[in-house]
Amino acid sequence: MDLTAGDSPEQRILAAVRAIPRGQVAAYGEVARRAGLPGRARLAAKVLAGNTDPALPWHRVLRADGRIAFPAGSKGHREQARRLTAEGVKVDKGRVRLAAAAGFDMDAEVWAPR
DNA sequence: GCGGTGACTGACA
DNA sequence: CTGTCAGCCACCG
Repeated sequence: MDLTAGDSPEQRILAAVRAIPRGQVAAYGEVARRAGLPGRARLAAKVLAGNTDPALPWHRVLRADGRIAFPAGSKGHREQARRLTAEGVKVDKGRVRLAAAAGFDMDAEVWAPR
């Protein structure tokens, strides 16, 4: 579907985030790229920071190195790690390990941490 | 207009 | 592995 349609950049970012299936993750830059806004990783972060939609799967958005963007030990960090774990995504020391999930099919894997 | 700041990123040491 | 740096864009004082 055309996430790059003529909506505001924020709308496209949100659409791209909502497009991340359960159990999957994507980097800020990746989300921005999918929204038709290459190089706008910081904008994606800005949008998530100001988002108010409780249904938005913001916890599936990570940094490019596969780490959670929040400082380790912070409220947001624990919350995100908890939500990811609840979806079957392995989180080790603030780092996501999708490939480490047991009995995981290739079909569900679009992006994996380095 | 200018400098600081941030849920970022890639390159390099 | 860690840390530094430059590039990047939007926002604020």
